[in-house]
Amino acid sequence: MSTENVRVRFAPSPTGHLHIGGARTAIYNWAFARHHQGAFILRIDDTDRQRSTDENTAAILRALEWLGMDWDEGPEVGGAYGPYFQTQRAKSHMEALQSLRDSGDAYACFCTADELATRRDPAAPDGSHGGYDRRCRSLPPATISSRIASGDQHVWRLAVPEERGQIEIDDAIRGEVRWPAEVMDDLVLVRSDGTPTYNFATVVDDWQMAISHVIRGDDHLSNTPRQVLIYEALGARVPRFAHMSLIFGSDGKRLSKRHGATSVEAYRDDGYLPEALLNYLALLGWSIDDKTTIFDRETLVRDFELGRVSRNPAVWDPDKLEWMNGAYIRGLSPTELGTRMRPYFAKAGLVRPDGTQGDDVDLDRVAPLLSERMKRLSDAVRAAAFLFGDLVEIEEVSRAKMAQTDGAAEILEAAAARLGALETFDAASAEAVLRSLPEVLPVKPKDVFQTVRVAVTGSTVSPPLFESLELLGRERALARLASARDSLDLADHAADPG
RNA sequence: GGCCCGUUCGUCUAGAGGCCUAGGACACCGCCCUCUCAAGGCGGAGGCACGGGUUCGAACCCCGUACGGGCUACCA
Repeated sequence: MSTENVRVRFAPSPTGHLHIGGARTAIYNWAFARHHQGAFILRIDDTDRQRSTDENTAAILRALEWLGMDWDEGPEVGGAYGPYFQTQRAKSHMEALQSLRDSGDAYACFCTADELATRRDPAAPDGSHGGYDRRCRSLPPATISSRIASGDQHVWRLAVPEERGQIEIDDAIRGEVRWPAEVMDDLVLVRSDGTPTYNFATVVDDWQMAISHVIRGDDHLSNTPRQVLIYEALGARVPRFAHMSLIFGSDGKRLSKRHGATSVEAYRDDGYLPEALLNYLALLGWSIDDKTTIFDRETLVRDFELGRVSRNPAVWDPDKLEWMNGAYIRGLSPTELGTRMRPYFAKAGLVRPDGTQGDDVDLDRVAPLLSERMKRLSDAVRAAAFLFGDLVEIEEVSRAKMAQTDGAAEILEAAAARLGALETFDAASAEAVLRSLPEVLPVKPKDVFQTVRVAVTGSTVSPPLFESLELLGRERALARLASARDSLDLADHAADPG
């Protein structure tokens, strides 16, 4: 495949936010362009005026940037082939229609939608494909011009060549695919309201933008022969196509909202790292070899090739994404992780968004305690919440376990006394103190750790205890031990109202 | 209905006729490590949709069947 003049595009419709399926299409296009030192073009296909919004466009651009995509031409960066909003290209669409009318490849059709429906209906179209019957194609020119002149509603259709035979493409992912041209309807190019249909607009735009490879979802494969016909009528060079399969939900249906989060933003908000999502998405339908799972952006660009894109649909696997995200989190330095966690703590009101100074807790110091137990950045907030505030609320089940532990009161008292007497209050000293308790009390080490853990963190599950104590500081640690000790008595009284 | 596309462990995939006793990853199970939870280490279970060919030899090639998906709009 020639590296010369590779120009690919991602053309989302701003009718919603960036979907993970769309994101994967964008990634493959981007990686292909970068691999071949070509151009990655972003075009906003906003022809659906009712549902397209500027907010959605902005959200899509932001999501793409977040994923690390950069585009050589498109909104915000411009380019020689603009405009990059499809609705602003109406003039060239109309010019293309005019040239098709001039060449006789497009003709006016006055059939109404109702007429078409009733004509199509008559039961099972045995053998025939039951499409448009091309009746307006043979209208006398005089009739056509007079009806147009009198304002009759009409669409413009492509006159599919009678003797076209097989329409064949060499798909970069699927190989050779062909369709008999006879089953192609004379598709509508321009609607009665004067706007171009999707198939017409994209072909005209891709042609004029000199797109060399059209890399898109499988759902467009069946549109391809129609588009090829349009390219041919236009006298345009047909680009190379590459159809990647769709992403499915676990039920084998196309991924949609009912399968859970489907927008890139939702994953960002849930605490996924962009590099993890990128990695996961890239691997969903493509692979480098038989064992590489984690790889960075540069590797993706270096190794990406369409020939290694799989032809069968992939099921979205949230578990694997979570695992991968965790793997990326573990690879972050404490400072980096601290920075990345900040927005989530800030959202919970625990820390300042800007992170300058004056936080109750230094996130860079929290990060190493959390990094191996996080799947998502947002997990950190719950796991580290106990570090904020003076006292901590103890979970009911954890309190019950603590209360049932033999010698719990003694453990809490002894721990408080000895931790209080410490020269320097750090993790190592705290560990030494707690480990020595079984030497002076008839208790098991495990009970010491768990009792203190519950008292200090509010739960039987927490980040490493000794480091947590250090982060908490002597004062708060002692206060919590005392509070837990008191709660034991209260529980006794409550349980024994006599 | 018609036209297309697809089918390797539960999931993502490696595999382009002998390297396959089908490899890796997630998930799952067990053991180890261990202050809880994780992380990590080691091990285990688990798959070529089915039926015919072609070939000395097929997960890989051909045909059929089944199943899934897409398109069949004046949606994109």
